[in-house]
Amino acid sequence: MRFGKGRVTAAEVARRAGVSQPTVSLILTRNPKARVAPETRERVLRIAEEIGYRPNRLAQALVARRSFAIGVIVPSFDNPFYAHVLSGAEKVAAESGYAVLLAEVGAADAVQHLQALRDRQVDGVIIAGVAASTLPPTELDDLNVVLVNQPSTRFASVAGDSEKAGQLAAAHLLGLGHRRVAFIGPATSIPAFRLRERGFVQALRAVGITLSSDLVVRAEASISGGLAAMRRVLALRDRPTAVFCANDLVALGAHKACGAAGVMLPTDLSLLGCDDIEMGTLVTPELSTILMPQRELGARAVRLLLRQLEATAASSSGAASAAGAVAATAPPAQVLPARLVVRGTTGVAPSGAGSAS
Amino acid sequence: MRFGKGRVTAAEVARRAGVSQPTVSLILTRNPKARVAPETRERVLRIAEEIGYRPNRLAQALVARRSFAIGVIVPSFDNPFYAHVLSGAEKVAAESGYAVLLAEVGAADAVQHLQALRDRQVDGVIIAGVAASTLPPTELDDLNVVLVNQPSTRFASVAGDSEKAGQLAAAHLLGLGHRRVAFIGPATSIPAFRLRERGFVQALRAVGITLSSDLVVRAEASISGGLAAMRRVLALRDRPTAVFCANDLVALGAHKACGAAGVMLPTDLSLLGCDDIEMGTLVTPELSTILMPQRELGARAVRLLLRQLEATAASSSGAASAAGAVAATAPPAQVLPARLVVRGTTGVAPSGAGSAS
DNA sequence: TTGTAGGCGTTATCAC
DNA sequence: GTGATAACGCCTACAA
Repeated sequence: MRFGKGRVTAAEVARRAGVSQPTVSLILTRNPKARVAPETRERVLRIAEEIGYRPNRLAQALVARRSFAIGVIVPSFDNPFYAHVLSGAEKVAAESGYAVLLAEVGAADAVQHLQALRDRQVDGVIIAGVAASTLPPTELDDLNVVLVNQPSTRFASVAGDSEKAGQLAAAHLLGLGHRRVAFIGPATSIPAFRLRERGFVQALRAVGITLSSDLVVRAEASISGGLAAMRRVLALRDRPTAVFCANDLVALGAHKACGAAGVMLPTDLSLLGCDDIEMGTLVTPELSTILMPQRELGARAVRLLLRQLEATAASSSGAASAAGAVAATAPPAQVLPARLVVRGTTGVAPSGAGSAS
Repeated sequence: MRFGKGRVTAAEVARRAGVSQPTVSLILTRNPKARVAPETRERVLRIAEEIGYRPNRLAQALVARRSFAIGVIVPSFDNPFYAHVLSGAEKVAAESGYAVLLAEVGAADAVQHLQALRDRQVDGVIIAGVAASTLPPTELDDLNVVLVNQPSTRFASVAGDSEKAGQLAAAHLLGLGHRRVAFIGPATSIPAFRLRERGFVQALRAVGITLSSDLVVRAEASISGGLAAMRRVLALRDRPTAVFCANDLVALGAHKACGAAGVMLPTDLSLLGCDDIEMGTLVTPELSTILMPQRELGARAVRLLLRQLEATAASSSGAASAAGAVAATAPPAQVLPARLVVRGTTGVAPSGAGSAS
């Protein structure tokens, strides 16, 4: 009785109720223009209830030509950031009756996962943490796509304000009197990281501080990456007094490196992360950071996608010019505010240090 | 062109190749007993390739009466443990051509999510972190189910050896000379926690140590739960010298409470977690713990489920006695070994302390 | 070797 | 009001 062999179908309900199968369908879908005799409707509903009839969503999808399922593509759960985005996304999707097909992809197999999703007729896809620009354009262009944390002229997107995050970081550190500062982050095509770096660098430049190349340290966007990078920073002949990291994972790695090297936070060095993941509150001192509303990013991404879906569904049932109508208007891009969260790793600059680079 | 309006179908391929649609199907499915003219096959394959034909998995599912999709039910990603289980599961599923439908459920909406999954005709379900016993049995009994970390007589399961974990914890702490020890964990129906506690308590009892009720502290299975619980432990008139926590999250909360209270780890107190999540290596000193192979749990759960699926698929195509044949044999239960990981939070007992309770 | 017929479980559009 | 009929895209017989 496993593979649906014993499932009750609409036909079964019809047989028992002594009506035709389409009539059952008519009643069950609550179609407004379904004018059926009250007593028939009553009987059918009762019987359906009794034998536990549940419509087969796959069959529905086939005829409706939409599956009411969306794909969510994330890079890895090692970063809790994406777990939270996913969580927010799943919640909203479930509430709206959509299923979430999960794809956790490395750089290599993104295309295959995407194809698998398309083969399953997902109505749309949410892409987080994987640069859309690295995907073959043809894989995407017949799909409804919403990007998370990567603004795009081509697709709709929902992003935390990464550039503002960088600016906030700079402002915070400057306000504490730091003048010799560093940045640790990946050399990547992921826009969020680039924007954080840019916002940071430009805000510094605005007050006359230019980051020399040894103060922009490249690291993988992970704990170990941050750890290694911070070791290099600490080895510098002329250490910075503050470090801003591209994300909390990197910052936590850096935090650990400081601990191991006996560098006191924040007295010897100020350290600032970005994202605000829970792990940041576990270390001592707790990590100062820039908050990105992770769950909210996922939730909004889904809402945006669903709105797109409704739009294309409506227009495609109307005229044939569905794609045109949608593509004509610029894709919506939501930017959610970033917020500084001061905890224990940032403090005033050591007096006398780094007044000029 | 969004909702599959413009998708190429097998019929389209057939038309262009000048053959019938079933012939295309025959060739594309690589059916062994499909004896088609090499040149026809060649032509069809070429054309399919050219116009980018991809079979509609939904339509396939409808006729095959199986969707090649599985559901994964997890409680929350706030605990990285489940994120990793999910990750392992997704990987194996994807490799086998199965889709993963994600359901993140609270205690309340588990049933609805389960129904949603069934409506979508998932071939099976993996349940982690949600007590199967709390689910209405009827929701489960026409489904292929594999439980993670909760042994069951009714369903197949894959679990870390939680009882052994408790024993290892006890042995480790005893070996360090601790005699007055405490346990922090939730009062829950989740078997893994119960087993950890039981293994721990019984191993202690085996050497004549009985945990008084104030040394078994109840806490929510979260960081904040652990934090609150440890505060209570520290307030005890007669403090234990070592504490074992039901999982790492709790232990990390406890770790934090110690830091706040100025209790030095491991000199003043030994602290031991369970699971081995990455966060444990970020705190100072790093958390000693019992490793549970999280990703492996997810991976094996899927493998087990897939094996079940193949079995029921095979038998149901053979005789009609599918369910019987499967149910007759006890459901397979895999137990993966736990392993002690000694890091920085466990050390020898303070001399003179707690030689007797 | 290939085409034709039928069906998977729904929904939508008609005649009746 | 209700019941055929025709899709949706695919696959498995069986017939040609």
